[in-house]
Amino acid sequence: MPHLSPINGKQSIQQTEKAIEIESIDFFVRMMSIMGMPRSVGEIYGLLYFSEDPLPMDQIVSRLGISMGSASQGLKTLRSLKAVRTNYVPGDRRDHYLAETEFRRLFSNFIKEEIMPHMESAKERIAQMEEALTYQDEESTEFYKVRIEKLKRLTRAGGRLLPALAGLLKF
Amino acid sequence: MPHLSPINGKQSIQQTEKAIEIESIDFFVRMMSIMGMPRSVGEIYGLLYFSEDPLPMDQIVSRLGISMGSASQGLKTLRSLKAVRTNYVPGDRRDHYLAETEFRRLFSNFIKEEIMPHMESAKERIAQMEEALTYQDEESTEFYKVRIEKLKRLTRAGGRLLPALAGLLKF
DNA sequence: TGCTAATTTCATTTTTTTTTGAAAAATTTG
DNA sequence: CAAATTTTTCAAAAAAAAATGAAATTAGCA
Repeated sequence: MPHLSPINGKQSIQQTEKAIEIESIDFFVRMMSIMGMPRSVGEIYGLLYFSEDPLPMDQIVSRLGISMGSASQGLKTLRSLKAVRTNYVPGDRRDHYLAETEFRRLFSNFIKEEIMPHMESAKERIAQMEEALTYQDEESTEFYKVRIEKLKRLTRAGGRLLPALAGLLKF
Repeated sequence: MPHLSPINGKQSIQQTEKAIEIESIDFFVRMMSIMGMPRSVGEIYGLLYFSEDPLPMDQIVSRLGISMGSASQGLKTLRSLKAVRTNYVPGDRRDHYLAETEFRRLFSNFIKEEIMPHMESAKERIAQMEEALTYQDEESTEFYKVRIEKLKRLTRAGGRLLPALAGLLKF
C-alpha cells in the first residue's frame, strides 16, 4: 500500500496540490449548496480557488469530469455572481477563468442577485393582505392586523440587514 | 361573475380570511424555499401563521390538500425548528398546532440547526488542506498558504456572524 | 469573407428531492 | 386491556432540479 501521507519525508508538489484541490472542491460544493447552488457550480469554484493560473473551460471540463454544458452553465452563474472573471491570455483564443477571492464582494453580490428580488414579491404579498382587510369592518380584524404588522417588520428588517451583512464581513 | 374585490361594500369575513390565507401561504412558501425547505413546510407554516385557533393535523391536510405523510413530515421539520408548537385542546385527543411567530427565535434556530453543522465540516476540510501542506517544502507553497488563510478567516467570521445575526433582528 | 475553434443553448436523460398512501406503530380512553 | 383514533414511517410514484451532449451560434483569425 503506497504512503499517501508520509510521516517522514516529502510529498511531490503535485500530490499536495491534488490533495488540496480535492478538499477545496469539497469545501465549496458544500458552501455553495447551502446557498442553493448546484454541485457543478461549487466544483468549478473550488477548482479555480486553488488554481494559480487561469483555466480555460475545456480544462475545467476535463479536470472535473463534467460536461461542456454544465461547465458553461456553471461559469455563467459564477460570472453573474462575479465569483469568477475571465483573463486574457495572449496567443490563446479561449477564455481563461480566475476565481474572485474577495468573499465580502461575493456575498454582497449573492444577496443582491439571489435574495433581494424575493423581497419585492414579499412586499406585494403583504400589500395584498392589507388590500383584503380594507373591505372589512374594524372589529374582528385585530389579530390579522397584528400579524401583518409583524410581517412588515420582518421584511423591513431583512431588507436592511441583508445588504448590510456583507459589509460586516470585515476580516 | 362574482365580485371578488368590491369597490364599494363589504366582504364577508370568510372571504377576507381566505384571501389573507392564500397570500400568507404564498409568502411563506417562497421564504421557506429560500431557506431550502420543501413547499409543504412553507404551506403548513403559512396556514398556521394566520390561524387564530390551533389546528389539528387532519385540518391541515384537508385545508391544504396535502397528504398525511407530507403533513406529518412537515410538522416534524417545523417542530425541530421550533417554528410550531402543539397546544393541548381539552376533550380532543389530536395534537393541535400553533405557529411560533417570533421570527428572531425562528432564525436563531434555523442557523443553529441548519447552517452551523456545516461549519464543522468546513473546519475539517481546512485542517486537511493544512495537513497536506505539512509534507511540503516551504518554497512554492506561499500561494496555498494565503488562500487557506482566507478560508480560515471566512469560516471564523461566519461562525461568529451567523449566530449573532438573529440577535440583530431587533424589530 | 470564410474557416476553425470555442462557447452557448436546449431537448433529452439522469439524478435528486418531495409527495403520496397504505401499513405499522403509538396513543388515548372506555 | 382492547378498540378506536391519531400519528409516523417508508417503499413507491411523481415532480423538480441538474447534467449531458449534440446542434446551433458566436467569435477569433488568416
